[in-house]
Amino acid sequence: MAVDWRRTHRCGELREEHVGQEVTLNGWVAKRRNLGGIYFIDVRDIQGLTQVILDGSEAWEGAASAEHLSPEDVISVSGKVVMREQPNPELPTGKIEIAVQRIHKLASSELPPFEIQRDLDTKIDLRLRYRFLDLRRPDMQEKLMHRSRFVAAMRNAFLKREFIEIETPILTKATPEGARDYLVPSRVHPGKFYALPQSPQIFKQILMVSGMDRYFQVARCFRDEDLRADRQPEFTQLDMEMAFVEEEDVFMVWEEVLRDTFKDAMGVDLQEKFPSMTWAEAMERFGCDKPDTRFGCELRCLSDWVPQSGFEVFAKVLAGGGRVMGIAIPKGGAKVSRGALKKLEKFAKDLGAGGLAWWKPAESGGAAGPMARFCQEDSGASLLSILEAGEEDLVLFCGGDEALVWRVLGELRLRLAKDLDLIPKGLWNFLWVTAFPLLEWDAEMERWSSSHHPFTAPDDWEMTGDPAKLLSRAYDLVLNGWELGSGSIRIHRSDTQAKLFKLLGIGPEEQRTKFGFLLDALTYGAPPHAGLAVGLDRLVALTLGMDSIRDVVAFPKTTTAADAMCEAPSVLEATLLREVHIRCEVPEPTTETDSKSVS
RNA sequence: GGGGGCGUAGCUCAAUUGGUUAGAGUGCCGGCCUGUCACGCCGGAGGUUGCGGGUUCAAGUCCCGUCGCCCUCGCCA
Repeated sequence: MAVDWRRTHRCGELREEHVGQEVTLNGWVAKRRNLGGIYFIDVRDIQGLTQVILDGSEAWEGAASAEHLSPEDVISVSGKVVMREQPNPELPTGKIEIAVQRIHKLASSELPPFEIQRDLDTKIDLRLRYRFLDLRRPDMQEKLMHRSRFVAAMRNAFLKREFIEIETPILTKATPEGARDYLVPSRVHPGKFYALPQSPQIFKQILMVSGMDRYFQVARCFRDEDLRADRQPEFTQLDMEMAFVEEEDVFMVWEEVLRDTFKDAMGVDLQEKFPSMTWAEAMERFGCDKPDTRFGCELRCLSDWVPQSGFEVFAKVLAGGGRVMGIAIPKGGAKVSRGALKKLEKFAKDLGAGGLAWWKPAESGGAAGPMARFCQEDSGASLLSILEAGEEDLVLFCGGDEALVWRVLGELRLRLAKDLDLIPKGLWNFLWVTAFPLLEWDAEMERWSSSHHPFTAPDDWEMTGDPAKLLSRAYDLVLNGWELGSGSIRIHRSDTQAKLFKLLGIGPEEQRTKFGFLLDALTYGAPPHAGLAVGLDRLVALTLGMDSIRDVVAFPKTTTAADAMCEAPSVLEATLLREVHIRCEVPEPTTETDSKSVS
């Protein structure tokens, strides 16, 4: 008869109060320590680690096999819980150990390509190829458990507020605007294609028209664009939409949901109300539409100061319709060396700036910087007062086209904050950014396009005046300088939608083929509605203090959008392609070379 | 599509700027050790320097190409 190897407890569970009990643990061999006459094994599962001891005084049944245990073998150990002679305060289970009576090997392991037990630095390519081992590491297991708890808390928060969780199609229709679609050929309809959704946008609006009132979904989204540390080709959104609401209703729900979620999943108390600012204010103060408000160094307009300084170059910029702005870096005078300023200048030039003008008020002569002679006496004093800066600070100037000035100073602000460690830890600075421009000029296509999406309600429903000046009722949720999510009040009247399509240069024919069903739906009584989608991977990564979302996704793709473990994408047999009516034209026939099987 | 970085032992890295037999730590294997928990001590195995070509008396090092990974600009409504 086979032995009963099944566990009575998990590896992080046993404490003093279990002493004397006969237990069985299942897990992986994390570590062995052989002291000759005494032999220790650490057994690990997702929950924790327990020390097992073979000391010769016990029955040594199974001990022979114990000596042949390798790291990462899967074992079942049975024995009695005893107090340790020397407790280990580092371990939750550190006061006890298992005096072994029987060890059973359930599966043996090859030597892993990297250590599982210790979270040593390992190159990401290797970790991704052996993701099944990487995910066995306690650090990764903790991250995925955190994500699970976080999502569960969020789901609860929505359900509690009478939101309905509804799934929308993964095989759907290609969208004309926005990111590149991932395409799926149809077998039944030769020459036709499905697209994977970039977001459930249209479906959730349809659900509002259907009267579902409050929808949410943990939705997988797909965008065939190049990757970044915070961007995967498939990612998850917490998507939601509400009927009969305006901006503040959406804001309130999200503030409540996030407060509940942070409390439940992390024990963190968030502020009652998130601050908000318009897009124009964000650009003017931070040079950026997703400002990191954890520190100051805000941009200040220097139009009033320029005449006083007598600096011709800036005066000409102003005369030409440009802007001159500055930022002050606290204590930057001493902290930022000449060498560092050279690098900052290159940084600024790479962003399109002509150069980088700077001034160190506390210094004199050449060390004070190229702007020093325009900052003497009253001029310098008033400059410092405009910037609310002190003598010890470093002042950086930028003049030129408004968008350029915002960009250059905004980026310099972020870079210096990082370099000089100006960002306080432990802050959760949520922020609403509102009133984005409705349209932006697409220079390549020579037409206007939506800066959010074409169903975003304009602030002015009549849409009169200069298209460039039209504002939208779109909003972003920003956390510590990361764009977490965006949403808008939607257009719920077909006449408004028609006006907007006209502005966008989308004719009736095009409207019908591309958005027909939504436009149809709008004619049957759509409630005013609005929503927001939050990038869940980013949010979870931020709550773990990580810059990359790769470690909160179980099976992420590489920067070339490949899966290193299962080796997707892959070449397909011709018969499979024929079935879906596909013929490939590849520039250089790619051959599958030395493919390593890890299955 | 563009720019930058990296690729050397299973892993993490070093190798005098072109010069002898490519090293260290760790892991692994073997031996010793009865209270370890980053166990300790002794010994051992382990290398197509990503791949291909070139320059040179001589290439891990320089050049060209290629593959992979990472960061980034464009792109991501």
